[in-house]
Amino acid sequence: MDMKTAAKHYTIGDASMESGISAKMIRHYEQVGLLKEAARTEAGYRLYNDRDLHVLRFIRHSRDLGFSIKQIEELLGLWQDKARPSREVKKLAQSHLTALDSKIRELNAMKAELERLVHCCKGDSRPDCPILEGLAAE
Amino acid sequence: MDMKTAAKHYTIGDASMESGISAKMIRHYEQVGLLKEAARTEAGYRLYNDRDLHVLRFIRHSRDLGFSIKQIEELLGLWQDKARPSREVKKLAQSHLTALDSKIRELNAMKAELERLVHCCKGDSRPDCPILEGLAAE
DNA sequence: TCTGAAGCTTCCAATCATGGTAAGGTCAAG
DNA sequence: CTTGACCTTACCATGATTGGAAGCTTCAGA
Repeated sequence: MDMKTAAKHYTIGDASMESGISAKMIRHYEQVGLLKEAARTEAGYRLYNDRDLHVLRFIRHSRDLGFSIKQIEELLGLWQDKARPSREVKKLAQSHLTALDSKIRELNAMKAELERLVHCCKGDSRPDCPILEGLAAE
Repeated sequence: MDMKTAAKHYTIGDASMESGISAKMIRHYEQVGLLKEAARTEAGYRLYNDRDLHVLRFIRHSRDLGFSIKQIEELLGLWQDKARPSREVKKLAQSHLTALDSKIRELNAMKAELERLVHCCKGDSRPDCPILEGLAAE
């Protein structure tokens, strides 16, 4: 039986499974305003529908790409604004790309320097160690 | 006049300037036990000597290479243990290198995917945006 | 009906390095 | 002596995520 049109509902546990975001974090996102307040059963259980799951997956993907909560908030806003110019989205994405890039460069610089030191160190049982000497240098 | 043998002393501000670590962080490091308690003037001002500065610079360099506080603590211990086997230092450095590497890979994966999306997006005034579509995809 | 799993809230905690504020004491130079 | 620069302590905040605990309610299945 095809239930595509049925409005399924999910508890927070289901939503967590489906979205890959922990229940803890879903509640947290709601608290900090990233998510609108969830519907509730009479007993107070949060209820999610397919549309909410879609939003959760959007958040998950954004998070996986390293966007901050604030940026995800903006992205969600743009996503839900059917009239947004794609320029704005691209601008946001590019600025994050720039940030990713400088972080990568920073880490690569650390790596290169550390590799240099490591390659100089014999790593045996004797105490002289170019790594420590490098760290202690003026 | 050669003052090499004079025990110069520095306030925390001087030490900060010399080491490139903020006074704030120097106090913090002392509090969390990375640094031994500084000497004090009668008025309670922290006092540092050249040996202390040497330690501070060591910390600074370690930090610049991305070592965590805990790791720096270990490095300091090894540095001050004149009998350490360089093997131990190298092991520590290599494990950090591995961590740096997986972080870099993670960021590069984010970057690649985001770049892919960005390249697909025209970035004009129209609303259709492959970036948002990508984030919203199942 | 009983029981275990899962839900609810609230609070507190930690990571990591750093920044800021506030309210005070001290020091050096004008 | 006053002023400004510097020091002191203590506390709070960031960013994102996560963990736990306590204490309670609800749901589903046996």
